[in-house]
Amino acid sequence: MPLFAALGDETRLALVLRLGSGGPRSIAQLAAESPYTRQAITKHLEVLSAAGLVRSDRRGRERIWNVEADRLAAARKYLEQVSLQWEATLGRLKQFVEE
Amino acid sequence: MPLFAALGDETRLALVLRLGSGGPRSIAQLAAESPYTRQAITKHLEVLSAAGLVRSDRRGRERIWNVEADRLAAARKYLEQVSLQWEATLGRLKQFVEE
DNA sequence: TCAGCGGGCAACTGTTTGGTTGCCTTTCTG
DNA sequence: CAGAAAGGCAACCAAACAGTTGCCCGCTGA
Repeated sequence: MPLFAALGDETRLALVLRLGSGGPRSIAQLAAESPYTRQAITKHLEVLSAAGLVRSDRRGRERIWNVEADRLAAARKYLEQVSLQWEATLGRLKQFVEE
Repeated sequence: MPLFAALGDETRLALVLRLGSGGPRSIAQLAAESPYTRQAITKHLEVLSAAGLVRSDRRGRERIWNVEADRLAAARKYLEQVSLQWEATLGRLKQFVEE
């Protein structure tokens, strides 16, 4: 799951959060707000983009990045699925123990 | 967020899923079902444990690992929170554009 | 029109990490 | 009690990764 791997990095998670709460921004802007180089930001954005969490639009010489809401919803659904499965298993185990 | 990092690894995710759907198991058992060494499994379990996703119980010479449902629920809640925030921002942006 | 800003490309570095092997301790069992 | 099974500890390796620097290219606007 490249999605979790993408969110697993501290810097990347911060990037996504700030992009989501502050609206679309350019690489330079994001880099200015972060302790890291523009290049580092670019690399992280690429990883996030590969995970489908983020998308870029060209605007003149700028590249504007925004957040992709659907993918996060998918992650949520996935976790929900897994935890449902867990509960089913726990239920079965409990039943088994009680028999 | 070490939790996402923990789930980000393919092997670890598989471990969690199989532990969750197959019930608690020992390291040796998990290793036997996986293409990796017992040591590799141990390391992964430690990472998962540090993320709070998994817990171990000693039983004689064995160490039985089981899944910790609460933590996954927390992750779900977190993603929910984030996506709500995103939707709020998108709403504001939309309103801003339409004005 | 040209200075400067935004960004892409590539090479390099140090650290983390996924995985292995080897050896030792503890516990179970015939 | 001896041997086997389960696991812990530590050293080691290769690959991946986060981040940097340097250079170059294409827009943009005074």
